[in-house]
Amino acid sequence: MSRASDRAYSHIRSMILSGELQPGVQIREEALAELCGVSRTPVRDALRRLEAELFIRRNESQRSFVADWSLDDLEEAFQLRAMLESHAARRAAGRMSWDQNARLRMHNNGIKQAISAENPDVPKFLDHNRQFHMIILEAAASDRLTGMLAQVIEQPVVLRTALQYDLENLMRSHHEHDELLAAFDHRDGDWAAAVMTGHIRRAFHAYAEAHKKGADQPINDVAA
Amino acid sequence: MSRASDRAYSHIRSMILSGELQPGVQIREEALAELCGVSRTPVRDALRRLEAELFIRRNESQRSFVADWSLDDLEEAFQLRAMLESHAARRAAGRMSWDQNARLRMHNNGIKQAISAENPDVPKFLDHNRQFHMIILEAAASDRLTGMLAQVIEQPVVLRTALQYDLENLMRSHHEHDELLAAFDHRDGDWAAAVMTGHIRRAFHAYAEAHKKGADQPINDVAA
DNA sequence: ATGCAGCTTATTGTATACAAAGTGCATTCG
DNA sequence: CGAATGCACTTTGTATACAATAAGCTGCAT
Repeated sequence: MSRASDRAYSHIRSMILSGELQPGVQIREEALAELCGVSRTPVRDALRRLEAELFIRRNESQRSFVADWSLDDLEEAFQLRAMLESHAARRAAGRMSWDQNARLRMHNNGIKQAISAENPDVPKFLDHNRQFHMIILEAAASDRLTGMLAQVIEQPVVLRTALQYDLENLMRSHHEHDELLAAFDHRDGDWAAAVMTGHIRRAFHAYAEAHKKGADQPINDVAA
Repeated sequence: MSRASDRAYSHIRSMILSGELQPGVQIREEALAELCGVSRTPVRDALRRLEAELFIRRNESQRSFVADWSLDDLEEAFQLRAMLESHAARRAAGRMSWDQNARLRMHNNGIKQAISAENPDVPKFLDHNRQFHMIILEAAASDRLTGMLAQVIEQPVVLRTALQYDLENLMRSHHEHDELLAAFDHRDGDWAAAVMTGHIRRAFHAYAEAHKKGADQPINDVAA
């Protein structure tokens, strides 16, 4: 991550996630270059990546804007994610190694700890949660699937979703992970896929609720 | 579209499809730049796009190679395509406009003509086939879905698949399109999705058969 | 007022030179 | 003889200048 284009990438990405760059505003390569302390070349590189990940949109004449997500867009993204990630779970069920299984358990324990404290440690939850899903993807052993899911998951709104969770949702999430583990233990792909679909759908509704209440405030510490 | 980087993109892409650039070989930016008659800058741009579309792979130290697809990779791609495209068909069934329906029929007629002649006009088949699937995607009205499918469809091996079809397969394809049209007429998403799944799976097996027979020769006129 | 022509400015695209990083070979030392 | 190390060379990354193109504006004509 020492390359200039990588620095530009994560810098711009975090500015979008933190709300420093608000949805809809135009972004100019040169301005970003100055902000990131690099030249336009690596910034252009970063913008291409961010565009592919739908953080940024470009109009007909190639000007870039911070992506603005409607609730419909969001549901669509979750729908795709549910489809792809349940497919991943099905594949993973038949391929999971003992080591991967153990790591899944470890991260789910981490989640448990993060939400057991009197006040939940959300960043910790997020990290373990991310790892958990990553391992399933790893077990699914499909580069294309991984790449596509990255596209759906690495999106401004999706990344913020967990922050909207109340404690009950966090716990349900934890228990759904337990059920996934059970499905994996039985190498039951259908079961795993079904649980995963529900898992993602619930996440969507949790976010949608919060979204309706106007709780979609930029939150700074998500940025990584 | 910007001239140089697009020219580079389609030039390199067609070189890969035609077999001029063989799977596994390393490709250097400067060499491509000379071949395309542009500088390295637009070539780098094109390479990024081709990498996202899995025409090209990069190793740990950022060197680029023409992607080499195993039969497993291929099946995986078709599996994803079946999943995504049947999802698209389901959505399309509920949203298709009269105009889109008419255009679907037109292209399927075009396909019929292309394969009715004594010797089938494969490029014509391919073109109408492509349009047919595009219209379904258009009716599905999901930018993300469209983008993802592009990734799975715009791949070296997938693009060559139809060329492996014998006449019987071409005709079956045509009739499956008919069935899709019937499903759309009844606005029956489940039916459309089911037909589409079968349509893609058959395409996969048609290719896999040919592939096993070692018929995977580069074919020049696919390019562009 | 309104719409359009032509100019001006803002922004992105491309070329090129140079910097950094990786690779492979050859040489040397154990 | 084998492994490690340094050097030359290959390839990619970055900066910068300039070109092309789109957007916006001004002023004129209707």
